[in-house]
This record gives sequence, C-alpha cells and structure tokens, in this order.
Amino acid sequence: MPELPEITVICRQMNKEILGKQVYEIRVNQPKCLNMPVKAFAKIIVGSRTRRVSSKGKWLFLKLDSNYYLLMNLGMGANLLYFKPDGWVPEKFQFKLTFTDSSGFTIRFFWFGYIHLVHQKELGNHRLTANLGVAPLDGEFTKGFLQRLLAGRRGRIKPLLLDQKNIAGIGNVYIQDILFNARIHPNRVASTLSEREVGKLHEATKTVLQRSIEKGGLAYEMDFYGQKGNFKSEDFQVGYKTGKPCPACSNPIEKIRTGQTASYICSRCQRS
Amino acid sequence: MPELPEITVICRQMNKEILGKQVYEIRVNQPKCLNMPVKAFAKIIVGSRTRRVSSKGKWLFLKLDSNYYLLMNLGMGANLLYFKPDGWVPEKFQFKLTFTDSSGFTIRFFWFGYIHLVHQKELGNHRLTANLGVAPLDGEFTKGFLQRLLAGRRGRIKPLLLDQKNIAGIGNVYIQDILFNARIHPNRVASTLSEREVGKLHEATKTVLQRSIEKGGLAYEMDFYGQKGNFKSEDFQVGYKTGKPCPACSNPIEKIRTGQTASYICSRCQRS
DNA sequence: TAATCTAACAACGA
DNA sequence: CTCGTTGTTAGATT
Repeated sequence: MPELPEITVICRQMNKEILGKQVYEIRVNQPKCLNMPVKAFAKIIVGSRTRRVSSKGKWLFLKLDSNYYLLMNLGMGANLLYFKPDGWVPEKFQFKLTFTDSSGFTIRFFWFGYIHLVHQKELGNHRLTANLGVAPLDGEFTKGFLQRLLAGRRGRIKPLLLDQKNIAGIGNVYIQDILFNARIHPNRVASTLSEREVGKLHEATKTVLQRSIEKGGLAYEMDFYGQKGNFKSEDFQVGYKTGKPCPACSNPIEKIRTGQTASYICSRCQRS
Repeated sequence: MPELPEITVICRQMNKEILGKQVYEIRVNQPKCLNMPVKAFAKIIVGSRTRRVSSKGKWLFLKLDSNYYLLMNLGMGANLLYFKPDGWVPEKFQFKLTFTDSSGFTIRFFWFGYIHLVHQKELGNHRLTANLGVAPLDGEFTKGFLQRLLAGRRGRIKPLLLDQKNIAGIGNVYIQDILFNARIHPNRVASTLSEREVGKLHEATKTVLQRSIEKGGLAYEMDFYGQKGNFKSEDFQVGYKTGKPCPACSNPIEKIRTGQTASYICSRCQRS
C-alpha cells in the first residue's frame, strides 16, 4: 500500500527513465483493473509516446502524446517495476507495458489496483481522480486550509485525514506518526481541535511525509528499480510499535481499534 | 422543500427587487443555521450593498459589494419572503435581513436550512456549495454527461440523481415525474440503463424542471412575493398521485418505499 | 416526511 | 476473519 512518499519517489524515477518512449504492447492478466476492454485499451495506448509523469496523492498520471493519460493506483501491497531492454522481467504481474526499445514496466498488486486510460478532456469526469483533495506537500496545504477543512466537522479526525477527497496521499501507515507528532488522539472530533493543535497537525503532516520521501520511502516497499526504501521500522515513532516505549514519555504504545482501522498510539501523549 | 424551479424563480425576483440596497440589520432566531456567531456575521454583512443574486441547484448566492457572498439553502418546508418598506413583515422567521430603506426579506424553514456568509476567496472551500454537481438546465448537462455519470455505478438511479454532488437541484418532488417520463423504476441499478433510457432520462429531467419554472414553481410553495406557483397537483403525472390512474396506461399509481425515500410510480410503465 | 453529513458495511482474493 | 480502499447504504441532526 504505497502512500504519497512512495508514489512521489516512483514518479521521479519514471520521469528519469521512460520519457519519450513509444508503447509497443501491453499484457493484461487482470482485465478488471482497466476501465475498458483490453482490446480497446491496447488500441488507444499502443503506438503512443510518453510525455511526462506526475502524481497526486496515491495516483500516478502518465501523460501520452495522444492526450490520453494512463492513471495508475497501486492499491495495496503493490509494486510498479521498471525493466531494462536486456534485464530481468518480473514473471508475475497484473499489467505489463513494453516500449519499442524492449524496456517497460510491470504492475503487480495484491488487491484493488486501478489502471485507467482517460482522455485529457475527460479527466474532470474521472471519478477516482477528479475529486482528489489537496496534496499535503503543495502550497495549497496551509494551516488555514486545514482549519477550514476541520471547521464544523462532527466526525473523527482520523477518517477525515484519510479521506482522499480531503487530503490526497495519507494512508493508514503515515497517519500514525502524523497524529502522534501532533499529540492528537485518532478519535478526537475534528471540530474540537484547538488552533494550536491544528497548527501542530499541519506541521506534522508535512514533516512526516517529507522525511520519508527523503529516505526513499518505506523499507518494505519497492521503488521503480526494485530497491527498498530507507524509512525503516526504527524511523516510526509509534506506528506498528505495539508495546515499545513511547519516544516522548516511555509509556508502552498501544494498538487500538478506531472505527474500521487499527491505530497505534501513546495513550498518555494522545488523550481522547 | 423548494427545488431548482422554485429557487430559480426566487432568484429572478430577488434580482428585480433588491439590487444595490444596503444592509441595515439582521435578526437571527436560529443561530445554528449560520456558519459563524451572530455578532461576527452581523459585523461583516451590515453596511454592505447587494450586487447580484445567482442560484445553483437549491442554493441562492447573494453577492455583496464587500466580496462576501450570502449563501442560502432553504432546507425543507421553507419560504424566503420579501417585505416592502411600508408593507407587512412576517412575524415568524429564523432569519431576517432589513435594508436601509426598510425593505428586506425573512427566511423561515421548517427543518435544516443554511445561511452562510463566505468570502469570495473562500468559496472554493465552502463544503456545501463548492462540490455541487452540474445544473440540469445548463449546457453542461448533456446526454454524454449523464452517461458518464451512470457508467459503472452499482447504486440505484434515484439516490444518484438526488445527490446534489452529481446533479444540483433535483429533490424528491420532481424526481417522481422525471423517472416516470423516462419510464425508469427508481430502484434500477444506474449502470444497467440502456443508452436509450439515458437519453429519455436526460430529456425528462430538463423538460420537467423547465415546465415548472415556466409555471412559476409549485402551487404549495411561495415565491419572493408570497405568491404561490402554478405547477399544481394536476400537473404531476405520478408524483403524489397514489391510487390515481397512470396517464399512460391507467394502472393505479403506487406509493412505494425506495431506500430512505418515498416514490410514486406506475409499476406497469416503470419496471424494476 | 423533508436534506445533508457521518458511520458502518460490502466488495474485492488469498 | 485479516488487510486497505472505495462505493453504497443506513443512521443522526436542529
């Protein structure tokens, strides 16, 4: 389940590696992840050249010279791997795209990925990407934005932050340390956060994500070249650290159930 | 519960009557419908002049020369009534706005109305209006748009059409005849509609709403001047006509429960 | 009973 | 029954 940092890293690497290449063929082992029949998909994409890769939240946007976009969401437990003309090609994949120079990439997801082909004119109608919220490392993501987002919200802070329509890119991994750094319990009602807490939350969101990007993403995820990131278990403060001492107060970290998701918290530092 | 036709009519009348007037005072009997404390609200609005009134869906946008907008949603069972300098002023209201010339308007709703004050720069962050869908009488509302909206949707057609984020302005009143005119059962799964059915639905949506606007809205709702509209019970084809014969096949019209809402259908013309 | 927001559930495979 | 995410439905609100 790559989140914003992993996707950002892959995006940069794709831009270095595959720009201007021409699509030679595609192979699809899981047609359900496409937004049209395989044949129609191939007809559109084969022969076009790659223009530029961008990302928003957990989505990758590969622009083609035909003004189509290849939109990719890796779902959970996925990898998106480059292969060189003369290199090893992964055998297991749901989707494989080969360029005319025999390089290409494979996508494999454990669950719930999307590979959609959408014309530029229809981007605004693409339900999965058109309504993505603010990118947390963009200038738009200000303290004021966060305050307005939370104002009057009767729901809990955690699901609100995880909702991609509000902020795009945070998942159940990084949210743990974001909330801990801001000293906010995941079950707090959004509108009850003080202005100071909103400020800390804003800062923590940027810091946690930015730090992982600098480390190349999570150590248990692979980048475009199949390399693992450097954001390791010890880089987490509370995430996935059940029973370990809180880095701030040494209280044992607890794993609790919050709504539908698991949360790792220090119940002394993060009061409900 | 005014829907698009009633709001459109009120919008036109407000533009005729109150442009350029200066706000003298406000009275608020239900502070919860505002988006800020009454004092802050009054401080912003008192003294400013009205610029222009527009509408989208069930919302009215009153632009002020201070670049603030007064956003009004009448919720259900509501009225928005003009009063003249020397005329009768309604005694019961949740909100009353008086201009310096002693004219003004009152708003009364039975349930769930909103009166928000938002700066132009913040309009994009106003959750209740920023995500409104397409206006069904605008050029944007094409058959193609409707097809894309329905494509791949596993949900029922009725709640999808009533969701203001998809199409702005249809409520549980006009939806009845819209679905009947298209001969579509409210419980049909959206993605199962044929292209022909989508075309009929598109046409029916525009026709039903347009016809009501021409008649000045519903006969049981009041316009800005307190006048009732001319869209009467006999203008409905199946809406609120339980037991009456279907205008197409004479089968008795049934009132059924569909999800959370009531639906009036001809079960012979609208097959599930 | 209205309209809208929020919480909960269903779905997808292994 | 777990995982994570999205879409849909059911419940709560004044």
